[in-house]
Amino acid sequence: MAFINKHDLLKKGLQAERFKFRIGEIATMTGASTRQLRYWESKGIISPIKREGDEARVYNHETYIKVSMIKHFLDEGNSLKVAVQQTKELEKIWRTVHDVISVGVQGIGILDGEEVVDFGYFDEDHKQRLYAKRDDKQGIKYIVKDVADN
DNA sequence: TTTCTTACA
DNA sequence: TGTAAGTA
Repeated sequence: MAFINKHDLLKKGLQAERFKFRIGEIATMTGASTRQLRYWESKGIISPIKREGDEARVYNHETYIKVSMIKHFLDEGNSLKVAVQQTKELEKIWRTVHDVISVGVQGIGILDGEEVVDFGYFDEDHKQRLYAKRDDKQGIKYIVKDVADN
């Protein structure tokens, strides 16, 4: 069973924390204008993780998600103030989702000839592991397999 | 080409 | 917020 461990997975750059975007990219990805992004920054709603010298703003993955949510609520007809408030509530949920996936995915590899994602131990005794694979009809199929079988 | 700040609509 | 101007 040739599994790629978490370390290698991270080295491949699959962690969202490593993604960085410039203002124009955030704008095209979210639909928000660069003007809005700079305005929101002046209001303390968002902030770039850094500035390339004294030039371009650089945003992280978290900000991309946040901007996407604000834009979403704005498009629903909410005021900026309301959109930001609704976003704050959703951010908690998003962090949980992200963390669970980030910590949960232990590795990737081949199981019984098929590509699967290793989600780590399934039980308290660490005798079984949970795997998941893509299933065209049902979306995702989960597999619980005894560690001894590997 | 992209981003930046400033300023006016 | 959009847009124009003049830069870096």
